[in-house]
Formats: sequence, structure tokens, C-alpha cells
Amino acid sequence: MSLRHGLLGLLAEGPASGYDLTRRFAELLGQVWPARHPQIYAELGRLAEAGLIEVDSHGPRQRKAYRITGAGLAEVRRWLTDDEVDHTLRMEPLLRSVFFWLMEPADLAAHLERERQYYSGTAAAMRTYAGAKDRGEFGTSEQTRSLRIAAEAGIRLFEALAEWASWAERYAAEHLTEHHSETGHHSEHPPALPEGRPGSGSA
Amino acid sequence: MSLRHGLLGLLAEGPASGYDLTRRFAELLGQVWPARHPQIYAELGRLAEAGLIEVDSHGPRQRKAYRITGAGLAEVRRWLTDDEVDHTLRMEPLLRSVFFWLMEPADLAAHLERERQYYSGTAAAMRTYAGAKDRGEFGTSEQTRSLRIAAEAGIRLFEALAEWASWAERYAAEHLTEHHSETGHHSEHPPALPEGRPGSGSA
DNA sequence: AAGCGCATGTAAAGGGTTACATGATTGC
DNA sequence: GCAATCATGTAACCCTTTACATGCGCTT
Repeated sequence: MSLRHGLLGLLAEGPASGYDLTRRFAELLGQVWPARHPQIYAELGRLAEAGLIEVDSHGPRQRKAYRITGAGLAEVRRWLTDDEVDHTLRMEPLLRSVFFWLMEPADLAAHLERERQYYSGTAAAMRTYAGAKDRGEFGTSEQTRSLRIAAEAGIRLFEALAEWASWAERYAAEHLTEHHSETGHHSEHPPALPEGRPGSGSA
Repeated sequence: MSLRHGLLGLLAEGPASGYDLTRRFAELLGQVWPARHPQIYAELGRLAEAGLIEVDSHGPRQRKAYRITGAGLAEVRRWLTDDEVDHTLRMEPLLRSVFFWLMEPADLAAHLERERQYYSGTAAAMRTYAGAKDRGEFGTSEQTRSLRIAAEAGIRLFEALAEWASWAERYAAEHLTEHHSETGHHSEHPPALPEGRPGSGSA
């Protein structure tokens, strides 16, 4: 459960309301840790009850800003230094790639081309953003420096994916097109499998 | 909900039991789409009820293998070609990176070094695996080719992350160590929070 | 006064993990 | 016979999303 710590981390920069945090999460963290407002409001309630944050001010409309407490700040720091990193990755596009052999070559080529464009577009947007930071357009605070590091990860990740998609297009064209019908028709049942394999190893 | 389609995709290769699929998910897909056995058994039940898979055979012990149906095969293919790709990424290590400014420089350096090792180790393991595939050690079926493409994504992704961690170590040493002390000394407590900014916009 | 965007929430359902429970077979 | 492993499942809980609901304040 990292949403808790993500919220504490953002609040470490200064007071903010649930609404602020929702937008901040979407803009800044949406790419690596999505969170919708109901979850954020609920978590803020729990954080307040645990004494890690407290109400800072009430503003116009029903606006309610929270402030991090000493205990809260200690807790983010404990998380950052002591808690084990969870390397679990969940990425639908890569799950799909395992099943590319089930696709028609033409569909696969189109798919990979769309993916390539998506990744390189995202990488480009991040590169632009990082460039602005490097020119000091967001100041030179330590928060900004951290964000610059995060942006660099995004750039490298999405560039790697764009290059992968491009590589995969070529690889598939070479290795995955067989005599595969030009008719658009394909066999009802895929290659029947070696039956059984009850306790077989795999990989 | 991609677990459903992941299971169908694996079953497209041939009949398998919940137990087989659990291990297959862990070995093959654990890195991009984790799934535990209770979730898998539950989903298999739903898939069978929906007519997308059916019981193929009962084996020793209580083993119960499923086989994909024509409707199931059509459904995976529909997913692969028609369903929009969900690019949502969830990656705790990158979430953390946004909050690096809250860490002691020494702790951060240690953290980044551990991360670098983790990523380059994982990339190396995948490279070895891909090499075996390239030497034809797993045959030359279309399934194997697909897996080779997926492995390539893993290699590139983890290599990119390893290089990022290495870059971040240098960047942090240069930009994130306060007055850039050559003394190796740093203050006990990082910058006290800028108070205030109640209703401020963000980003 | 109408409409939009701000701002906060609740309810219900879905997806996913952890812990618990149980029985069958194989190998020693 | 005993232990290890195969194999399946249930129950409870937690995390996350979607849909619904409401009210305030600003602009036109």
C-alpha cells in the first residue's frame, strides 16, 4: 500500500487538500501510481485518524487542507529508508506480447506500430518537461531535483519501450509471419498441444 | 481485468490445470502480471461457466485440466486485436523516486546502488534466457517466438532501469547533497518544511 | 438565474492477497 | 507409515474503480 506514503510525501512539500492531491497525483504520479479521488479522500481520513496528518485550514467552498505531522514525516522517511522496495510490475502491454502468436500478422504489425507511437510520444513529452526543469524553469529546490530524477526514469523507460516495439515489428516480420493466410482466415484450433504434462517443468 | 485473457492465452497453447497455470504465471508472467492461485482458481471457474473453457480431463490426485473452447479462442483474439491497450503502469520504485529529496544522501546512495544491482541482475537473467531461445533450445514454435519478444521487452526495460539508477546516483551526488559537501557530513534533519501555501494551485 | 468548475464525500462492486483448510499420491 | 509435494479450494480482508450524490462560489 504505497498510496499512503505517496500522499504523505506530497504533503511533506506543504499543506494541500484532497482535491489538490488528486490533481497532483494525476499530473505527476498518474504514470507510475494511479489514484482516484475516492481512494484519496478515504486514505486522508485514515491518515488523519492515525495522527500522521492533521487539518491545516478550511478554505472557500468545503475546502479542507491537511498538513503533515512530525509523526507523518517520520513515517515517510521510515518507508523510504527501511521498507523493502516492492518491485512488482504490472504492465498489460507486455502481458499481451506473450500472446502475439495468436494474432494475424497484419493486426500485430498495426498493433506494434501504434504502441511504438504511444511510447515515443510519451517519452518526448517527458523529455520536454525534463528540459524545462534543466533550464531551471521550476526552480532549483530539492523537490524539483527529485522530480527531475523521476522524469529521467520515465524518459528512459518509454524510450526503451518505443525501441522495443520497433525491434518487435522487425522481428515479427521475420519470424512470426509464416505462410499465414493472406486470406484473413485462420484455423479454428491452434496447434494441438502435447497432452497432459501433469508435473512437467516449464520455462 | 487481464488475468482472464492471460489464462485464455496460456490455455490456447493446450490443456492445463489450475496448478500448471499458477506455476506458469509465476515463472513466465510473474514479472509483468502477478497472480496467486486463489485468483486463478476462481477465474477458471468463471471462465468455465462462461463457456470459454471446459474441463478436459481429470488426472491423478484431484487434478482437473481445462481446455479452451472455440468461443474462448475467439475471445482472446478479440481482446488482442480489438480491445484498447491499458497503458497503466504501477511501479513503486518510481513512486519513491519522487520523494528522494526526503532521504539522507547516504541512504539514497545506498538505495540507488541496491536498485541498480537488482535491475541489472534481472536484466542479465533475462538475457541468458533469451540467448537460450535464440539458440533454439526451446524449439522454434510461434509461441516460443512470442516469448522471445516478451523477453526482449524485459531485457530492455530492466537494462534501462539499471542505467537510470546509475545515472541517478551520479545526479544525486551532484545535485542532491545540500551544499555539495565534500566532507561527507550532512545535517541530521533535512530542510524544514516550507509552511503555508494553503489554497495554492499546484504543478 | 443558469451553468460551470471546485470540492467533498458515500456505496457498491470488482480485483487481488493472505491465511487457512484439506485431501491424494509418491518416494522413502 | 511418514514426509514432501501435488492439487484444489474457501474466507476474510484489503486495495481500487465506478457510479452516484451533494453543495458552494464564481462568472455571465
